[in-house]
Amino acid sequence: MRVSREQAGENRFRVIAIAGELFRERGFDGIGIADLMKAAGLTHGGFYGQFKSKVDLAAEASRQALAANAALWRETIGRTRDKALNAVIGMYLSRPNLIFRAKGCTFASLCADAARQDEMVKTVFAEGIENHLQLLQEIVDGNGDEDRRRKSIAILSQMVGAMTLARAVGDAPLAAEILNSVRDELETRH
Amino acid sequence: MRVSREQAGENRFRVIAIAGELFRERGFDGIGIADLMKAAGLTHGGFYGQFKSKVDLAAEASRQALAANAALWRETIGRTRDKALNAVIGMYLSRPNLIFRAKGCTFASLCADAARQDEMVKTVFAEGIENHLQLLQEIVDGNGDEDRRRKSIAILSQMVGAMTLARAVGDAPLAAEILNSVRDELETRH
DNA sequence: GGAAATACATGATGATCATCATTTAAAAGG
DNA sequence: CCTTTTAAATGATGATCATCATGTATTTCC
Repeated sequence: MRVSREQAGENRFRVIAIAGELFRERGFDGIGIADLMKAAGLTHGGFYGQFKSKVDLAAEASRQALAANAALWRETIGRTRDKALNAVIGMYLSRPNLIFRAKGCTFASLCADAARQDEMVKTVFAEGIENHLQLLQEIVDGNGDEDRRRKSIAILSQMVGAMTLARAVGDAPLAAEILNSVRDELETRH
Repeated sequence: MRVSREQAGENRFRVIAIAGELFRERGFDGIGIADLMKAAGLTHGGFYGQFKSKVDLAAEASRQALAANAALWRETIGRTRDKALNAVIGMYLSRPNLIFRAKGCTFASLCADAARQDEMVKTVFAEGIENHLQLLQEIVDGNGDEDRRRKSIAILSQMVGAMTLARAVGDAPLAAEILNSVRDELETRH
């Protein structure tokens, strides 16, 4: 069975998008090629026509998921010009991002998995981090580029760490306390 | 083949300890029961005499690994009484903790995995977080218990987030920059 | 010292894994 | 319209997975 070039491109994109969600929810090792393709409405056989390997898909899916995260940050910044930093923080340290891991922060979901993958995946995460840092750098204030970059790194680390810890305890009071405490601490600091 | 009760206890402890290392290095899904038992010098058959399931071992191994992490914090604090906070931060945001994941921070290694496991594992992580927070609370200063707890949560989040992000890029300049920036920012803040 | 208990080994279970070979049928290109 | 190309389906590969049944040898306990 063959399909138009356009359709094939759509299929490839859909596989990457669904992989981005399932990987975020279950980890790179938590979902197999067969189930992944089934979730995309295809059978497992076509996979290796579209991707070199599962690691190759992991890299593509991570790139797309990180780009989607960054797009949401950019949109939030554009919508709230003067209070952008607090808006991003509030949007990020929220219950939806705690619970809906499949559509939430890729860093909090997959950084530890990325550390165990090969260089290709790590490069994607490095680019994703740089991307998010550049967005932050435009909305934090400080003395010069160097200071703003350092502050951006500190803030990104704190947000990702809070979400990482909160998710590990699940949808419980301690999780909410972590998110609220870090939000408050960040807001009084800036 | 049977073994003394004492020997059996030692074996069980060793399996948990090695599981703590291998889980931290490869994730809960990255190592199987057979390889795990082999690494402990045993065969796979005895596993279900000692543990209810792999999840059961994941909980035990996480508990022991988190306790070891906390013990190192406690030791560092005891050794550096007046500059304890900076000592803990410096010890944590270091290259050994970046590279030797098997013996490093369990939060940075396994929080995302814990989020995908059942309640038993999440409870262990919640207790581990509370434990680390109590250690921090005794070495940060602030206005009253509430303020010190909030600051402890903020600091723990920032440290764990920095290590999580740094590990995702591997042993590269960006990783070192993240660790150094967060260390500097934390030290100037306190 | 003999009987009972048990820690670990051996070996098998069926499921799932990533990957690849082959087939099929429709699109692309002439 | 006919040939070539190719996207995806079917199906098989051997490896590895968590789990369990059974065997065995040794410690425990009386």
